[in-house]
Amino acid sequence: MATIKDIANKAGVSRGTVDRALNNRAGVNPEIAKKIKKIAQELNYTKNKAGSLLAIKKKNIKIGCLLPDIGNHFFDRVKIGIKSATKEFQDYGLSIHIEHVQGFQLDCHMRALEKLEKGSYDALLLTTINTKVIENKIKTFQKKGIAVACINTDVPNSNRLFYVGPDYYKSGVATAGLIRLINKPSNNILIVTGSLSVKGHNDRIKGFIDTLNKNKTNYNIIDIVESNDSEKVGYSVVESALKKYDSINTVYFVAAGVEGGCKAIIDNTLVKNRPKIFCYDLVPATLSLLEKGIIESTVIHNAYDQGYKAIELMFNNLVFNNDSTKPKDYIIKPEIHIKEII
Amino acid sequence: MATIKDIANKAGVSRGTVDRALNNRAGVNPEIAKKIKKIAQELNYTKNKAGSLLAIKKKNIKIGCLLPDIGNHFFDRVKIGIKSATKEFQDYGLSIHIEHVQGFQLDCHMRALEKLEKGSYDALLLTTINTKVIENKIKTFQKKGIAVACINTDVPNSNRLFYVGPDYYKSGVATAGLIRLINKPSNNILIVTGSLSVKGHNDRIKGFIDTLNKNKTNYNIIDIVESNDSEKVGYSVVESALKKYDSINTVYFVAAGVEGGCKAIIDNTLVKNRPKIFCYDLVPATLSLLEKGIIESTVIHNAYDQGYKAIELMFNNLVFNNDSTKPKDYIIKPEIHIKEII
DNA sequence: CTGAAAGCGCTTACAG
DNA sequence: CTGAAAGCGCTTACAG
Repeated sequence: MATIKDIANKAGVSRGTVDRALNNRAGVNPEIAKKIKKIAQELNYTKNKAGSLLAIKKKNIKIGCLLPDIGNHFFDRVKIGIKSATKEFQDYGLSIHIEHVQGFQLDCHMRALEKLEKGSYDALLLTTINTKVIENKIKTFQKKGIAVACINTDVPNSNRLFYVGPDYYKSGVATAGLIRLINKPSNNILIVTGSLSVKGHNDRIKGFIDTLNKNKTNYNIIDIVESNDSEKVGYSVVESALKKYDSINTVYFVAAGVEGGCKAIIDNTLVKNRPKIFCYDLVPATLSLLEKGIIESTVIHNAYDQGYKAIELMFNNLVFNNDSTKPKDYIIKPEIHIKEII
Repeated sequence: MATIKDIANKAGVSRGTVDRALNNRAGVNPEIAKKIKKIAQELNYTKNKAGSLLAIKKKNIKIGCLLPDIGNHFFDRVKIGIKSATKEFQDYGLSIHIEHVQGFQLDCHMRALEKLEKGSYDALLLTTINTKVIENKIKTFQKKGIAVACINTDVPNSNRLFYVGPDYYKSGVATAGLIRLINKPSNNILIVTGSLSVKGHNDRIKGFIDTLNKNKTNYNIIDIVESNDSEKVGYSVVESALKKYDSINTVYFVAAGVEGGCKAIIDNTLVKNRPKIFCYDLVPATLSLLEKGIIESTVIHNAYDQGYKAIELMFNNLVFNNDSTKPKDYIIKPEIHIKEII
């Protein structure tokens, strides 16, 4: 394994200059930089991680996060993943800070981002809104040299470094697969989405319906209603739907509002006529409904991994990535959970 | 964060002595060692990973593996996991070697172990037989200071350092959960195990039946037959069973021989009467059967992770573990796969 | 634009 | 049994 020293010797320059050239730092004679890079390639040089890690310690890398975790238990495990990655990397000088917000209101997210802007972070990890205003904010950060990545919800046109989270289309595919597997003679489906204007929710529905069609599953979409990710609204829209259509035998929760929606089902149907219920994720409330057999199955996108991987990828990017290639997105695979496998 | 230097200063000794004391290396005055350990505790000292990693490089840690991978595609992904962890850690001086064997014959495993014994490895990772002879061999290794861990198949009484692999009982539970989920009015089940004398296979069957009972699933075990993990035997035992009992509507493959067994089902049943088929793992042959809808669902224990995690845990143990606490076993969670989620 | 030097924290061969 | 010193490979503040 070639080291910086080998390259310095061969090029007849100091190790400092090699470091500057290979990491594209400012102030190296372009001719010499070129020569150094050529030699590095010839020697098949790759930066040694152990060396980088020890040297980087002095920099005390700081990563800032924005999470809409207030009142949303989904983020509990995301935070555990973030914390545990931070612990893993603290010996290398990493520390983190989380800005907590509630929901997906633009002004509130902007305020949090401005707070983060003042914090002199090396990088930011955001779960935020896919809007023009936010897009531009992210672009501003990156121009300043602050790397930005998205967790759980992407802002694809922001030129963020990478995304860690579900492929929403595929999670819809997974639920349709479950319905095929269970193989009821007919599926009269009530879809309870969060909002018809959230792309992730619509992607799920599209993946779901495309797959039902592809599989030639026998189904009818009885209605699509919106919960606004609220338990209360979830209750009332499900209750109305059940009263309006008595053919419903399957309820597909695309987003939040599951606990409320399930309560409406319990209150308005007999046990023997209860529709099969499918949803996503696993928070304490849905876990208990799964264990009781109310919810048939839930499709999960490991929340711990979303937090852990985001920190890991960003840290590695900060420490090891000398050229400016973007890390690949890390798509969390959908996992089918049933009460026997939590 | 306290460093070795801080402790050395406080104790009035050199850093070398601190290192020797904290890592329980030979030749330190016990009184002084005690004092050093006390100070370390007071300062809340933990070994810095970056420092260890760079220093350890010179040692060129070597890990040896024994895998019964010849002719067994399950291990393809285990090996990819091993390779990728090795690549991850090569900057820290790690290299590995794999001894390949076919099947689970004692003499052949013993020969491989003796070969590994001569190789001067710092640690061994084994997928081997749970037998007294092997147990003793593992004990011998550990007495010599070679750490041993088990992958995929445990040798629990060998005092091995840790185990990475499935909990076989739980994988039986998972399949029974799937059968509950699909909710057929009656399940007349043919169990095709690998061997009635392999503990892992029996554990699966136990988890399966316990869970069918717990769930009050309506079922009959029509017969239990052995495939000897062979496609050919799988074919013939399934064919005989189908000819003997025409009530079979569910076939549960506990181990290998799935491809042969499925062929027998295809050859001996009409499409509309075909039993639901459940199995474990995903090798090219079963993948294709899953995609075609012949196999209903398979329960997987991420093979890549089994390889990756085994290397990672062992490497970390070798580098960071100063006291002699055993790392925890790493149990791979069962994952339900259907054709929509591969 | 470049070099010499110190430093990140741990480990170990060597000398005593 | 212990210390002084060199070393793992990369980074950076400083001097020029």
